[in-house]
Amino acid sequence: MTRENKLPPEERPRAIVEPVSELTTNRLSVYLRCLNALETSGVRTISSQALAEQFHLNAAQIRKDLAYFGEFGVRGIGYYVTELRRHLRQILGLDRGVRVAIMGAGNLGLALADYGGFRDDGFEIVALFDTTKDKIGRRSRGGVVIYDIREFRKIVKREAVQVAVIAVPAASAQHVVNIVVGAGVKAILNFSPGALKVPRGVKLKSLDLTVSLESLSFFLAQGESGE
Amino acid sequence: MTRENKLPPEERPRAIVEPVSELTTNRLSVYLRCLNALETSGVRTISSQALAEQFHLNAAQIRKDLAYFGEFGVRGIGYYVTELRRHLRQILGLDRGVRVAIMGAGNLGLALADYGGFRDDGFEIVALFDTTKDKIGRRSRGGVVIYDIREFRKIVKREAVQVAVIAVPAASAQHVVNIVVGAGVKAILNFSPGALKVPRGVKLKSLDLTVSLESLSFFLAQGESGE
DNA sequence: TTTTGTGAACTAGTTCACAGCT
DNA sequence: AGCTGTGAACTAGTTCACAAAA
Repeated sequence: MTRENKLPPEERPRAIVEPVSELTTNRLSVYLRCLNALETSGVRTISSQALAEQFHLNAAQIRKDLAYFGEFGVRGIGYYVTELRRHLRQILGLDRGVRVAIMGAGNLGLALADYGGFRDDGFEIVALFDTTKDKIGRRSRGGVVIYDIREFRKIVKREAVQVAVIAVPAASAQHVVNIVVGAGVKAILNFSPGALKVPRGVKLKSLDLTVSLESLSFFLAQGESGE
Repeated sequence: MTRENKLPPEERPRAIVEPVSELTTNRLSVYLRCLNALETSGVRTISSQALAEQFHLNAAQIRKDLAYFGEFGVRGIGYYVTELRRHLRQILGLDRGVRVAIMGAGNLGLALADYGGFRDDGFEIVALFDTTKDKIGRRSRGGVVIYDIREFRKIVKREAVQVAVIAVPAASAQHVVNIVVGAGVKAILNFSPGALKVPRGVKLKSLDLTVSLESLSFFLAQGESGE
């Protein structure tokens, strides 16, 4: 019973309308990280219960998340760490590496380019892009070349870029996104504040620092009067 | 039973158990940013409908979000931009400035320290902390002083730090969080990957770059076969 | 036994739709 | 007329609880 579509017997929507929520895929990443650690420390099997205790999650939720993609567990045993890890990497598309370009060679862009945390998981930062004459042709400390953004289309093809990271000032973010989309990139991670428009079929994910900080500020402001 | 018990029947915690979800507070930030822009361009009033069209949100949701905190609107008119903006800044605790310390003067920490986007909204980066001898005593390009993390407790008091940002390697993140919490800081923004433990009463918000990238990678991997 | 996979029940979050104010 | 504030209806997401498998 790998992937039976239940419910409307013949009124099935065209194609598979992706039933997996973003919350689920985010958790898959978290599980994968945990499995990496478990494998390193030589653990062979893990139950959903044990996995759930690592973070504050519910065991049934982990089982449901995994069940979207297959029956990976063994009743009475749990999940084989190595096997589940391999499956998750495949589901997340990490088995073949993911090639990433960073738009904007400012503080943030350069910091992200040299941040090593991704590499192990299968991401490779293949290029930086900027408009500033002085920066173009130089490299980040970690060795990532900074290209003229006018060459974006060309480099995307040559380097098979699949993901673009937006690390430019808010004022030029939409313009840069348009260039990125125009070159056929289908996945964008955005660090600039504010709403950006992308056409259907392009996935935009935003990490908004200001929103996060303000959420913390709200917590502090409420706590003050509340307690 | 990982989390909290089902609560004693009528021994429910005193006061109003905050009914405002994090999704709501995140949206308040978004509304605020929009109001800032509207005020700058001289717009006097805005309806929930018009606000909703800016991002892809529902007008009723905006009204509900705001209604948690008061009746700010005027029927037949909408919301007065300046007034609503002032209210939101107050609700989010931005009217008095928010003082922020950054843990870790690596690429990311330095980039965040010099990122200007916050300042306008009422955040001030007052200190960087690190353990590396060479870095201590120096400043970021923007002028934020790098202190020895052993001085954290002292500086927190002196500078009235309310929020700490974790920008250290994953391996030392929990240790640094413990120091931060030990010094009485109640709000933490975490950029390091992996789960961190904080005591109850401390708010931890994590922005996990790897999780976000993997979510995009998943989208790409699915799209390939799906369409 | 133990632990998965999963329908059913529950909870949280969103949208609808309309009474009521200006 | 126009638009808010809000109960009711709906949708999405989580947790429970148990039959079935090893």
